[in-house]
Amino acid sequence: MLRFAQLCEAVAATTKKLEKRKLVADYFRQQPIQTASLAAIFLSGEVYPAFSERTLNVGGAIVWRAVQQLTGRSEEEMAAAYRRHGDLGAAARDLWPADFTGSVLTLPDLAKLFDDVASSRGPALKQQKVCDLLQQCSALEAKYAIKLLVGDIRIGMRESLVEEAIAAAYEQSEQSVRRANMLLGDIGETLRLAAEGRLGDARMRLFHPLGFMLAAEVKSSDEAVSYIPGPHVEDKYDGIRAQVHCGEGKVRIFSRTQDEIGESFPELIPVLESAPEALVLDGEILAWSSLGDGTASGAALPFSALQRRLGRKRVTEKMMRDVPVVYVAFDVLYAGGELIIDRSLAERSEILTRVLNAFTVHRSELPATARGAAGSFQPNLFADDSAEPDFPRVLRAPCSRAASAADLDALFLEARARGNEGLMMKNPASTYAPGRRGHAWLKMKRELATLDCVVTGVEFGNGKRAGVLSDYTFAVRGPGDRLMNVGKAYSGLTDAEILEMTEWFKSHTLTDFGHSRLVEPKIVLEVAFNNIMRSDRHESGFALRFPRIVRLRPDKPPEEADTVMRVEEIYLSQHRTE
DNA sequence: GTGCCTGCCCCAC
DNA sequence: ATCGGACTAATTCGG
DNA sequence: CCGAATTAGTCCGATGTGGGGCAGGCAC
Repeated sequence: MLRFAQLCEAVAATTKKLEKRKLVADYFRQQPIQTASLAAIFLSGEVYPAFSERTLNVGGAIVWRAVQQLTGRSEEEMAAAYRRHGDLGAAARDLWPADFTGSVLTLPDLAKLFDDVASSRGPALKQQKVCDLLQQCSALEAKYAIKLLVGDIRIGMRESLVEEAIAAAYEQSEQSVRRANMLLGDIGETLRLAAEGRLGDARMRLFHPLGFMLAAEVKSSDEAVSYIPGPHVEDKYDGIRAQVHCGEGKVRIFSRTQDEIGESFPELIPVLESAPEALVLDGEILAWSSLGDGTASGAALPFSALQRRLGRKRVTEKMMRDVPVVYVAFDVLYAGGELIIDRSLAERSEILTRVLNAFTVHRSELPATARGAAGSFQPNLFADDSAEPDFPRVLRAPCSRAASAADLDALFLEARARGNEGLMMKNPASTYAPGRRGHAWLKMKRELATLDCVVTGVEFGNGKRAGVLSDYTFAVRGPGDRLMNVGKAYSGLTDAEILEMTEWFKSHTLTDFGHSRLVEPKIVLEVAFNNIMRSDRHESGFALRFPRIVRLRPDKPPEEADTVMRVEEIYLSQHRTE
């Protein structure tokens, strides 16, 4: 493990990708395959391969206490070390007892110890297992063991660069490595095949998730057309991206992190089970407010409704009634017994329409007790109690072709009128590139008004933002011009601006809590966001979804900041259309 | 023992 | 989700 | 036409809000 930690140090020391790739490739070649294979996973910043649903259930808090227990340091010493580095692993290295000399663990040993942590139940036991692990580490080894435990390795290398390093190490094409990893969902196994020159053996396995193709954002229809002249267009839904594998009477639904989420959406299962053949579909799970006419007509509910269905282990009938869900499919990756990601979107789109029409079950009946029951469900769900409460559960995402930017603008407005987020625009000639973000798929979302807010509190950042005040809590004016917080934001400023702000806040601090500070309410920020929600997180009673700083407003005095009233107006206006 | 709250983790966007 | 920063490959520019 | 300068394509790291599950503590 010492060699691995040294490698990580070297990789972290350079920002050059080619240099990182070479360092790692050389390391892979020097190590036994078993070790190189584990290193490939660890260098990606993961403890388990992507396809695995195993989690450690250990985070900063538990590791912090374990480090404290092992080193016997005070809270103050720990906090000081953490503040120096913004990283618990780096901090622990400073504090590590000299008699922990380590250097006996191999990577397979380390993997075994991670398993012990993963399989123990409860924070107390996990903390003990973390101690057992760290005890066997030298200071440098502990640094990287901790980084892996808390899930932030911060060496400027993730799975994508590890793929490149594997290709370089074993003289395989980058493309074949990426493809094998995509099919296997296991970078360690991919390395093994690459080393043995058997990348071509990797096969798509039904009921094992593939990566999701992602979209680049565009700001305007003109920009969209510059990438794709005649795009295939769909609404952009505010739901949960989901990959469905079905066939052989089985169904698995996978989330973007390749976890199985079918359990949370039992009403979709019988419909998907009726697929005419083995399929892999890509689509979105939506909370759906039906008109109650037995058809799919209706509208998507806001994401917050869907969120209540998410991650549930036990789904009650009431939940299914209160927040009905549908699966809207927009792509097909496997059909006719083969992977079809290399066919064009135009072709896949036709296949999708055909296979969805061949489903034999379209609606899953809710149990009779749920039907028409006088419950506390939201009044707009069904027209009346006698209405058929079920409707088609698996839909084909409506799509069209745009010929111009003007077409797109019209479609965008229609999508917004339907309560959807905006548009997805896809190149009809493009293949499906799992796990990649490119300009073959574009997304365009609504622009919402921005707010001018006053910074009231600041915090030190983590990692590379250690030592700078990079995290800002901001407020709007409430009754009597009293400032009321509405949110926090960290992104949008350049490093230079953050540095400048850090200096200013340091000399205009009202209260210093160490990690955070209350500051003089003088700095005005223009803040953008995608949504406003009611929330008790902040004093104003509202919170922002995806807040980001558009720019500093040195020209604007805090007395002219926006008000809670305006926040409420925006909140209400977005509700009228959703 | 039951019910409720809190801290923590994970994961959806 | 969001954003800025960094690297590299691809493309355009200047002489 | 060639090397330099600029742009485009991608990757990486830091971090926002909401909600469910689970362990553990506390009141009764």
